Amino acid sequence: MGSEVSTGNGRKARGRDDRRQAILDGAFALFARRGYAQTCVQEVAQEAGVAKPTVYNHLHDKESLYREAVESAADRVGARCVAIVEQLREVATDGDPRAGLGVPIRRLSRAYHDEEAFAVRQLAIAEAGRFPDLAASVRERTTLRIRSALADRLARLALAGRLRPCDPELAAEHLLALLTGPLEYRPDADPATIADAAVEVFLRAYGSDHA
Amino acid sequence: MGSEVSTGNGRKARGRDDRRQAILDGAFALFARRGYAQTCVQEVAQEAGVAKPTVYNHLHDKESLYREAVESAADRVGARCVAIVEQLREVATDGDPRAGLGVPIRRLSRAYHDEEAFAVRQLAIAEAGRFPDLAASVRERTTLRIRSALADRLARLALAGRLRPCDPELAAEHLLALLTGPLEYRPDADPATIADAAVEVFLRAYGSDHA
DNA sequence: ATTAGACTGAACCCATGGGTTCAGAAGTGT
DNA sequence: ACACTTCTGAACCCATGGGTTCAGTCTAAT
Repeated sequence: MGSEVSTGNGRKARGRDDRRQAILDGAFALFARRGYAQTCVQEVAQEAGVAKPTVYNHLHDKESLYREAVESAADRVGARCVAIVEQLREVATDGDPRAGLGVPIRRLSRAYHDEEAFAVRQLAIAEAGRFPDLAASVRERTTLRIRSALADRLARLALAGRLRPCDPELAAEHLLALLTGPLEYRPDADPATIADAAVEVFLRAYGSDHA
Repeated sequence: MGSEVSTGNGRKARGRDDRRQAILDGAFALFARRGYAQTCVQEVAQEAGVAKPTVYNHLHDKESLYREAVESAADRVGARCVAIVEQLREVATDGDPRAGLGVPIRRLSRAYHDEEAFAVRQLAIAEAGRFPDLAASVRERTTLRIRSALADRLARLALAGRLRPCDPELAAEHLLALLTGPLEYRPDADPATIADAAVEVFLRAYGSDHA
């Protein structure tokens, strides 16, 4: 991660952006573990291996530290999930749609419910009262982005006759709901079995009749 | 709400439990609006029309104030939703299951997504890191309780031949997911159309074939 | 009338933590 | 050698707010 550019500080010779990202990552980890109010900037600095004034040198105050940390993590989660959804392209256009959907959806379920994704949603909701735009921004970068990519794939499946004609956005919403709902803050459940049941139900509702 | 028992204080002659409940209700309203850390006990006292030491007279500290306020509201939400689900008894055993499910599920959707229900979930998730048992308790009092009642009704429908044979718990989970997912922090959407689409998809997946 | 219990209001103590300041150190470019 | 930049670490200021104390008040019960 550290581009080997020397920067003039007495430490690890990371680029400024790397240093900034290290601060954001440490902040996200701490916020996720302790919450906004219970995390002090001092700890963030320590976690990132940096002095407190350095944090304020990169981020204006605690609030923007929170915003940028959460948004940065949301981008990671969104990108990961979208990449998985887009793999649905090659695999699902031939053979049984159940088998075609099953594997990527399982992977999506895991990615959508891993530690980081859960923390992102939690942090966005937790401070939705004070930072409503942050909640909207996170939703944009994760849920909506993923849903949009999924709708795109589903529309293609519908065109190929694998799904009955439907509103792809709504169908994507329903499939994501079937994946998300049962896991609502229960990391002990197995994402794979959840995913399989979701695909089963989804295809019974949305699959074309010649199955 | 005020049982007319005089209590010895200079005020409204409410029973002790009423006073306690007033504190919890005011606390819940403020916590929902501002969040845990941003709400000070002084404000809670003011909102409840009470002095600060009185709050500490009824609740041991801010933490238990939060816990009891949220749990109390969760009980209200759970009871309201369960009552609606149980009305599904009389209406859905005759006629088209689509029509039979539609009305109560719409009402459930509204109840499940009203202001208080949303606030309860938000507050539980927001402090899940610090009060994990509170999150579990809220889940118990709302989601699990409602799901259980719904599974009971669905099992009955399956026995009556209105649904194909299925695991009622899983079916209830899926129906609730279809109701909840699309609304994930979007109060602007209409619960009724969400509910209709959910029932539509649910019945296509779970309805018996002679529809 | 007196006692007992709950409430008030205001002051108070004190820990926490956001944000700043500053002197000095370390490295870079010229 | 020089200035420039960035970071450090520690001290510092100060607002917030949890929790307590206490003297005084009101009402009900005896």
